Amino acid sequence: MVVKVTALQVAERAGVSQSAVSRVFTPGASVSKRMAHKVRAAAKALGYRPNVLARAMASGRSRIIGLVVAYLDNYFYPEAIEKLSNALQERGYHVLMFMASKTSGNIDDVVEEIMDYQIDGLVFASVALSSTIVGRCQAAGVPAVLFNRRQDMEGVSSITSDNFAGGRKVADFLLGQGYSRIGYIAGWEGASTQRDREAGFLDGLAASRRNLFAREVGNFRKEETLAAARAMFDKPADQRPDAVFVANDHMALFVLDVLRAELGLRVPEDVAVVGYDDVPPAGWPAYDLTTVRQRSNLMVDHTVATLVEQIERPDGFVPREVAIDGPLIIRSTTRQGR
Amino acid sequence: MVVKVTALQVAERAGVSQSAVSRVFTPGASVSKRMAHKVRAAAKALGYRPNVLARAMASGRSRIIGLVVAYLDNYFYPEAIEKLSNALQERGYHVLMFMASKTSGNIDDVVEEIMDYQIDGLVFASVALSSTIVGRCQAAGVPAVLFNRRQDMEGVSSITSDNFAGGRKVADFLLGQGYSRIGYIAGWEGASTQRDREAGFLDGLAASRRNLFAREVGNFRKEETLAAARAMFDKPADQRPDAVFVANDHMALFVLDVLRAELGLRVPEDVAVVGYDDVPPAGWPAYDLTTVRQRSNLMVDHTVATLVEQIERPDGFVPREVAIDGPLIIRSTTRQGR
DNA sequence: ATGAAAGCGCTAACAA
DNA sequence: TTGTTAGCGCTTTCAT
Repeated sequence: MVVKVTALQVAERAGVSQSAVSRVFTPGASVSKRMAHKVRAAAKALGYRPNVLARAMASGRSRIIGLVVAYLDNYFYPEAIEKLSNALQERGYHVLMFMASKTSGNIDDVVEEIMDYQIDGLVFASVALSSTIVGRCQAAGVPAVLFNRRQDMEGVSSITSDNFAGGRKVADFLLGQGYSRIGYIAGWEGASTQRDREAGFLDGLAASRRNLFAREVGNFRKEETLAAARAMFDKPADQRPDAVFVANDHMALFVLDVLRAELGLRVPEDVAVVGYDDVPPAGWPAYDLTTVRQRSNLMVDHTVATLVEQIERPDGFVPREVAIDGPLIIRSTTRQGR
Repeated sequence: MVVKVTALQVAERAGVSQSAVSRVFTPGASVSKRMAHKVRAAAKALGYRPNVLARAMASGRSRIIGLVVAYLDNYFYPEAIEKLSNALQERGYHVLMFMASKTSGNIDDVVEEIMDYQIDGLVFASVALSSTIVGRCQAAGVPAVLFNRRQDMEGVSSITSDNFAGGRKVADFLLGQGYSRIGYIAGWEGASTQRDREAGFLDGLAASRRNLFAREVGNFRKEETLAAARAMFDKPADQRPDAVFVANDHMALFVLDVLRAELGLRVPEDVAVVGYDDVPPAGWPAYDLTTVRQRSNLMVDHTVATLVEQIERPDGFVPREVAIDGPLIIRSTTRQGR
């Protein structure tokens, strides 16, 4: 293993103090042009690069953002994570990833582990938070933002799409197309996305004095979703919905599979299907699913902006709840016109 | 922000030295039961947790693994990353993620950035390496392993599926089913996966004295793959292949879309399609794609084992190239029996 | 604008 | 087994 080059060595070679070297590599520090030149030359010659960890220790800021994530099988997330990671990198932060899914099961433990890294901020994607965790973050002074989840709590920002509005759009659309026996397949009921989408949807139905014709729960999980679809649709024509809204695309695609491949129903002739997210496969011809788009670009932008702002100007920061409107993308799993 | 609890404070409360505290939190250090008890009690009372960064500084080992990744739109990766991250977490390591895709374009820069974090090891997933990088890793004494890529170079381990054998299986199978005009759609030719799969495939054809009937390049990218499929199949029946092997599922699914939705061909009656990876959507009824499975579980296990071994016992470590056999999963995009 | 000096919170010899 | 003493490589007052 080759010797690690330290600032001190650079300083010696350049004939300056070690603090000078530090300053040269600290954006916005006060150094003369000559000094900067000398130091950079020496650094280059030696192949010097500042040690991020040492810098973190001394300065108290690690430029590491913890990302807690689950559900990578929901294809909304890979894309979002990629964008998030890129956006953060551009701002000089890096992402320490924590899978919440199969690990210990206990998110609280995961969060403790993360904090051990003296992270500057925390993004929770697809994870519900206990108030304990939020408390811990606040106590530790770690800015946190919820991505694609909302939680009624002091002190945490959240960035979501406008799930209520989205759900409402779906109801209005289905009603407008003349569907009358309308079903809903729910996700995990602990998730705000699920709750808000359903609430908006029911609100839309209620506005037209309609009730849900059928409801099942898929819990965001494949097997349960298949079962839910069977329970709802393995019935005579007049006893099953003529349209169903599924809480997200991940589940809606499975529902489509059951309807077509297993039950031999035609979509949208026998039943219309609408999802939520607009994940890439929803746009593939084999599915071509009508859905509400989540604008992951905007969601990521807001997430990063919020987080960075809170990190860099903590005083007077007011947590925000951002809900981004997304369009209904009408494709062929619903009937067009009247 | 609440005061950070340090080992020193714990030490004072427990009436012991600070090193004692350190030892209690260092697995395998020599401490008496009484000492451990006292210290843990004090630590608990104070809510003490060791600062990972400080530990890294002092010990020279960060327990951070850098993960360089691209192509998250290939759904083989999200799953693999999730497993990798989990496996590493179980061993007390954590993953610092770097998107290679849209960033600077220059992997070398990314790697430098990563190294600034004093990572203990490096996993390159879906990324080709320059010899410069490998040199840097070795110079810095950072163990590295290639995941799902191979590179003929000293000093880097690589874990892949047995792509040559897999390609060969596909050829043997297609030939055995009686297909005669056989096409291939290539991925990015810089990728070893692409090269090995094609080589194995051609080897199989050659063994039966057959040549490729047609070849196009999709470069692992959607648009190019669509174009490749059109170029190969938008032709009279006798001028197009009756079977095509596509370098990975990600592309094969797009090929299927073109064949069916755009060109109105029947699969497998008009043309058979085989992919590689067995990503989840390949198993969805709407595609039901014949493909070669990559056993991501095994690949991850080997990756972690290799990396950890090299980190923890560097002397005498011999880099290895592991190629894991994967089965051909026969589904309905190829004709069965004879 | 630059240098000197004091840590950041921990681990790792070395003594005792 | 435990305590003492140096650092790890950097940032950051505080002087100059």
